[in-house]
Amino acid sequence: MAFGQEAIEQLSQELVGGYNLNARLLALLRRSPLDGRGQERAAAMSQELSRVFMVSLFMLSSRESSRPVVDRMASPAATITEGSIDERAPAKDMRICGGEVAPPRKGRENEVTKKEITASPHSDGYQWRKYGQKNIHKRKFARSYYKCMFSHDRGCRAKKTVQQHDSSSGHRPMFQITYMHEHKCQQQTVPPGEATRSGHFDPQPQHAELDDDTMASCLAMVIGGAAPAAPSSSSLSPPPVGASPSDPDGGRTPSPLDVSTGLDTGISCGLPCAPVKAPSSSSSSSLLLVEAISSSDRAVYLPAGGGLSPSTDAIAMDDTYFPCSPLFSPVAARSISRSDDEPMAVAGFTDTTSAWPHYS
DNA sequence: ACCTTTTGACCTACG
DNA sequence: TCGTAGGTCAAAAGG
Repeated sequence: MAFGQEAIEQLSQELVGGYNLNARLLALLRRSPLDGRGQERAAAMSQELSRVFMVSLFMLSSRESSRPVVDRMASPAATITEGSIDERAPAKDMRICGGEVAPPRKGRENEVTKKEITASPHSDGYQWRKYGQKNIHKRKFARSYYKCMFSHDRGCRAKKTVQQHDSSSGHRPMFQITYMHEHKCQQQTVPPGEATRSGHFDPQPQHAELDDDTMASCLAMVIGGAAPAAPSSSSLSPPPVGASPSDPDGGRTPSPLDVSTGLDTGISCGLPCAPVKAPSSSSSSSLLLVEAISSSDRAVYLPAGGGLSPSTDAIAMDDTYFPCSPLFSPVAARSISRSDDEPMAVAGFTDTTSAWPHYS
């Protein structure tokens, strides 16, 4: 694995952000009982945690070319964030979540400094002025051209282009941002999410960038090349056998990637998934890796909020949360034996026999 | 009146 | 050299 310094920094920022967010989530959850607004906040934080892990996995897997998981992926991570872009990269690497970016015609003498995929293209902390828009060959959405607000005043050559991803229609739109030239204007960055002078306003929190379907799709590819995300839960029927009528979520309809917010040892996974129990991570410092053994598709179950090292015990990670999604629907599970002698925690599934909803 | 965005025309790199 | 397509300019439009 050959991480560049910038990639390491970005990965660190993601993980630190997830760490802090998890601490806030735990604090929120301990402030029981949660009202409706509290539940919404907790759900949002939980989703954001999933995103943090997904992005981190992307970044890792993009560098772990030897890993089979990457072979099954369509190299999405190459465009999540690239600190140093190699323009010689073949076009087939320019994909994300099944979307395809046309091979770039070599541009003018612009020095590409960074590329990234984001749902909030205007929350990078700089102030930009739009100076053009262009329909690009074989692209559904026009490309927008921005230059630094201080390009005239301070001779800053920084530019960026924003291209909405063709595959993002129907989901929350995703944008490919290409930055050219470094800022030389010393402009003071504005907090992400704030309106800028140019009127840019990011309506979403900076990191709440991926909707559930997108995350499920991407996570599926990260984890095992699974099929694209299932349809939204609203179209599902019937509810799983294991669903508790006393669901603390008050019967809200969970998203396919809904995760548990249970605080006791039993993690009650929201609909449409059957409840999943996992041991408290406080009893074990190891990662919780479980795979289905009687499913036709072997899938690794990844803790959505767990897997932290013992050094993170300060935030009292009581439970390990599983992404609850059809992609992860367990039939039965066993622990994965590992070559090292670190003990594995084993998740026990409270309901391994009931039928899971069929997703086509 | 001022500022930003839009949009069509023009410029230019590339095959 | 020419056609194509991406990038930029600048007038017009809009807030």
